[in-house]
Amino acid sequence: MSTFYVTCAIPYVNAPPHVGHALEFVQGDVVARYHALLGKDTMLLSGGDENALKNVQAANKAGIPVKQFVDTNTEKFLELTKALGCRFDVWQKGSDEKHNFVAAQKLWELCKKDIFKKSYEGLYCVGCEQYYTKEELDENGQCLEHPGKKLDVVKEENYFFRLSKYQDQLVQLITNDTIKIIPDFRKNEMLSFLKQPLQDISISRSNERAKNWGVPVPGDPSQRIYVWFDALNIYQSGVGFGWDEKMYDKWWPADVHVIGKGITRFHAIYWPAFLLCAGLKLPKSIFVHGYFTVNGAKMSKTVGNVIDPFTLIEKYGSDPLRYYFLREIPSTADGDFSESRFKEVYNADLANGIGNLTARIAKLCELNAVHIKNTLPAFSANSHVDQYEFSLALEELWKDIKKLDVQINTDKPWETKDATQIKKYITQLIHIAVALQPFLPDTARKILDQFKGPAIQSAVPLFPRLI
RNA sequence: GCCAGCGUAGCUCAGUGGUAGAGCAGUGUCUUCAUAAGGCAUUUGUCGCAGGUCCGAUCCCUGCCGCUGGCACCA
Repeated sequence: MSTFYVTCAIPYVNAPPHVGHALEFVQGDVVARYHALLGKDTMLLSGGDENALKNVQAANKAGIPVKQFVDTNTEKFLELTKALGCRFDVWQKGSDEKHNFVAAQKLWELCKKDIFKKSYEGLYCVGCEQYYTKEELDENGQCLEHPGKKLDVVKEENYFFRLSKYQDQLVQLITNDTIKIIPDFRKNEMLSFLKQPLQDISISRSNERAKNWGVPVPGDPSQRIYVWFDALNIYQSGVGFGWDEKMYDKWWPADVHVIGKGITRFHAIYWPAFLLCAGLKLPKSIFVHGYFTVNGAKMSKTVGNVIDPFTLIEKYGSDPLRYYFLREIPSTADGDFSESRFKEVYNADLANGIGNLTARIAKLCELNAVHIKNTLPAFSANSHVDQYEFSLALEELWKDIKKLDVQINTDKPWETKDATQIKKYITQLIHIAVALQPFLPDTARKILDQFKGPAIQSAVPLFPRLI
């Protein structure tokens, strides 16, 4: 049996999830469900990026032990995936010593030939407990959070990774789609980035700076592995790397990494370089989605327009939100979220579209005592989904819904009372429901249940109309 | 600043060298199986601005304006 392994980026757990995380989880889930329905053994993974220094800072600020802080916050993300109806098979935590620490250290050992020590000098703000570059400071060369406070010049020895060595190889691999980056403009961005000489990157922090949090560097207890090196590796640590080789061989390499546009470089350049160095297989593709704006404005904590997905799910249900993400948000570009638009789409496509169609057919069956023998059609491949064009895939399905509505109006089955005719509608509706499964799993299941036969009853509306 | 892309009906977007389309919203109408749902019909556009090439440009070129993304240690 062939396998398909999808990952979503592991969210940074120092803040609660917002709609952007929800979008990514849904996209990943659709891809995974789609391949599962095609008969593949499928794995969907995400987890918690827990080893970053900012988590330590946030936990200290809240007066909570770090471990407890990351556990609580990571749990919120996991809850969100469930509320969205996403089926994650593995949720790999960065702080998991048994799996992730072991895996991170194994990757480190495998990369050793290109890891070297180098001293790093930077401007350190004691208030923020963080390094800054000159560009990040105000005109007086001071940190924006702590004006008036002088920054310290701190010198520290860190381990570096010889990224520069892999430049030519990376250009090759990205150009010829060995690592396929979707969409093309993101691929081009990476290639243009690779036109400049690559610099080696720091992959460790002193214990002092890392506040003793994170994965210890093998053989050097004074340093911790820098988050990126172990965070990317969660895609491997979650499927057995370093602790279950049989499982690892089954799943790795990932078929697709689903990520946001802000972290393309880490996935398309750093990550493959680590893997090349370690002699491991490379991910086959990287799908990059955009970000949300809210009513046309950038989503930000300071503006206070961050949308809480839990509230929306509670109010409208998970499938409507999934539908909005998949149909209304362009899969690779930024999209806008507004509740008024959400309601419009809900009424037009869900209540009046698939919901009403289901209700009218069910009622026709009930009134005419139509009985059926149920045979489910096979799930078939969809080139739009293969190309991550979720909106187009749904557009096609909604054309079928419209067609069926037109057919019913033309036939006037309420006059003919022709059971054969009505059975044809059922067949077509079931086709639509089957194709709908990866996108709106709950709705598809409800329709398939309702039309399981032999007798068919009308039921409560799938999507009550919103006022 | 440099590089890439975008700017088309109220909204979201598609599109082509011969003066434009879809969906939603709006309006009218038919119908009643259905969630005041469905069907049909239909209004609206200086296709960002200014030049240029061409018999002719929304689609090609130049400039300008506006927006978005990338330009390394930011999950």
